[in-house]
Amino acid sequence: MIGIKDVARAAGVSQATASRALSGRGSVSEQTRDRVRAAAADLGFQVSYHASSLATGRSRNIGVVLPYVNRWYFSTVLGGLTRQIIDAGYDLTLYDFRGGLHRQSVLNDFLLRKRLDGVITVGLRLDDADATRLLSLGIPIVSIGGSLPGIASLTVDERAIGRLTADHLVSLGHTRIAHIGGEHESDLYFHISRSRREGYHASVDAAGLERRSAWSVISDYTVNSAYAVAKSLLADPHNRPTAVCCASDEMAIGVILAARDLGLHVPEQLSVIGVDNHPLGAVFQLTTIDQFVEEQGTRAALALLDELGDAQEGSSGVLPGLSELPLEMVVRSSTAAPDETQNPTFQ
Amino acid sequence: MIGIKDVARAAGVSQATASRALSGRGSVSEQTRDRVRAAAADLGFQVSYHASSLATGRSRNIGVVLPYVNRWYFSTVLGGLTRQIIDAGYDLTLYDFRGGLHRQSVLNDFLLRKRLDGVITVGLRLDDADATRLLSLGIPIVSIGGSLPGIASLTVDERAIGRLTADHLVSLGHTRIAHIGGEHESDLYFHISRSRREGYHASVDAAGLERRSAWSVISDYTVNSAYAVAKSLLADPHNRPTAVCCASDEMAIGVILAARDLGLHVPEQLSVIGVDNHPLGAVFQLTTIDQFVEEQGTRAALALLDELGDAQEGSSGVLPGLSELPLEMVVRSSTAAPDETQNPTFQ
DNA sequence: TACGCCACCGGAAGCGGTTCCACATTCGAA
DNA sequence: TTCGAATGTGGAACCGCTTCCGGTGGCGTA
Repeated sequence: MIGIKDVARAAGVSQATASRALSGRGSVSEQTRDRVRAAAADLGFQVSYHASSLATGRSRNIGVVLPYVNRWYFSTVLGGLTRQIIDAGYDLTLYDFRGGLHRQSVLNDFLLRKRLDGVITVGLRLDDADATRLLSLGIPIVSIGGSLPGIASLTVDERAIGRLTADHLVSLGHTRIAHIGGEHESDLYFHISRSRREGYHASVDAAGLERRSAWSVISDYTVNSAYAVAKSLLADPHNRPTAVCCASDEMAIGVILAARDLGLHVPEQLSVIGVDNHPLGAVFQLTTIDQFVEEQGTRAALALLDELGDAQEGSSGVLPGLSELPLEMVVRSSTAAPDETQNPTFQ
Repeated sequence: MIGIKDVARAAGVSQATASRALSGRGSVSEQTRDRVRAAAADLGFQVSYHASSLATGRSRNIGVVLPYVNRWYFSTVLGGLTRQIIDAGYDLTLYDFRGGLHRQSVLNDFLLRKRLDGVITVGLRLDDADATRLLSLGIPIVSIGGSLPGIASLTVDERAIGRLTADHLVSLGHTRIAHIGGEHESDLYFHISRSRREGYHASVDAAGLERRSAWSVISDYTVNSAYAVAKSLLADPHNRPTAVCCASDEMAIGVILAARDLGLHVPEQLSVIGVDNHPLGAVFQLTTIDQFVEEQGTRAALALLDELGDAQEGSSGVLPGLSELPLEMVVRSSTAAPDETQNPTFQ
């Protein structure tokens, strides 16, 4: 394996100069630099990152911690992260703790190995002990979807999301609006489920509409789970809602499928709205709120890189855009004004 | 930052002994070991992996290279990989080259940094130059879904998949069977698309059925794309197939949705079969072939760990199970015998 | 009793870079 | 012309850990 001392010898300079020439730090004359570079290219030299990291204390490596790589939201965020991180010349180390299974092990053993320059957590609820431990690493941390004391967080206004979805249905004239959201106490998504539901409550209350507890149901964020839940929510023709607010597009798709299988027409008999702007939404003509999931990843990565002093040009500043993510309503045809002729009398 | 020499001092031993006690290599008396361990725990000592890696040459780090983290197949494989890799105490470094964009950069710059103990590639077509470069790293490589000279590969029998899907439709009595597959020349999935289509051809030919070129269509592997393609494939009532063989479940779902939107009943008027056993398949009652995607990841990881000498108990042996992945037909109700009364005369 | 073996341990040499410091040149300003 | 600063370079310390090598002391055996 060829090392920097081979390059130095080949270029006829000292190892120190070779290092300076290649890293760009310190001053080296133009021609020496060229000579060293040529020699390095010639020999196919690649720095040993272990050695380099040991000497500099920096590893050009960013850790990403999340619960489920194989779920749409997380893999999409991850897609946004990888692009920026790779572009900046960093490596990305992935810690998937699979819904809590390896949570402690990741937090205790892996993250503390001091091989990271920064950490990005996605959808992770940390208790105080975990947070202190993370902070004790002494490296910058950015958290997506969770506000933690002392940790830079990038959050969307979950309450606004809940309100916007319900507002849309209210403004169309619906008076029987159900909500399908996540489990409040779940380790994942933690406050997200609660906040979105609260937003829905706020909207419905503001409109002076009745809130039936039977219309406030819980599901996990998958199509399959929402499908099952919707089947019973929509079962009784005389007590069903005319519109359903879902906490995610996947849930909304589950509802649409359930409605179809029950013979209900969307949107004539049932309006459905989701959240995410999931790619599948288009084919279901799903009205939704785009929360720019991939861009959440992009922004978090840029914020972290910025703090590491490796930001892309133009993005300097203090944690640009953190905690202020955009939302955008995408109106398609899964929502419409309620058509009372199509619905049996409400009881 | 506290280092091993602090631990050594606290335990009253030399640095060498402290290292041996903590790593388990070399012989140390029981009580010394305990004393060192206590001291280490006491001080909250964590080895520096940079230093450790530099000294040993091993980094406990596995690289995973794939084209799109945010697509179902890849994120699911990745899910299988992470579990095994984390369990074995390794870190996982993710290189997502986003469909080719960063391909060369990943191959040239990142992978060569000598910080990996092994590499797993997923769905990656390498040319000879790339393969040699990868092999020149001198570390074990396992490839999922691509057979490369000199690289241990884990492949499914794509041709068999194509044949099985078509055989199922043939055995139900269908005579007008279409196929929706991927682009042959695409960089991704490379031979997969071709082989699956060949399997379909073989099956249809063996049954002595007509093969219309209009029924052999190309789409990418997403719901949306297949939806669009199916819309035109199924448009003409007098020339449409009674069954569609799809190269993936997502494609199949696109076809089912298109059929519904065209007012066609599945399976009465159209049988649809896919490949993958995608979780969404259940809700569409989709008949499919399970190719155990997550397990592909699991197996690849185990094979690599095995080669690294860190296999889990019971999985020793030479690359266990490589190149012999299981397939399993999952029959649901998106396929049925053709009901000629439901279809207009074939022209 | 003497010897060899072995378990245990410490000193010190790496692993492969980076960077502090010292030194020699060159150059501009006083 | 002289002096200080800036620039370019090499020697060597150092990053933190592992492991080779050699030196103890205890034990079993001849």
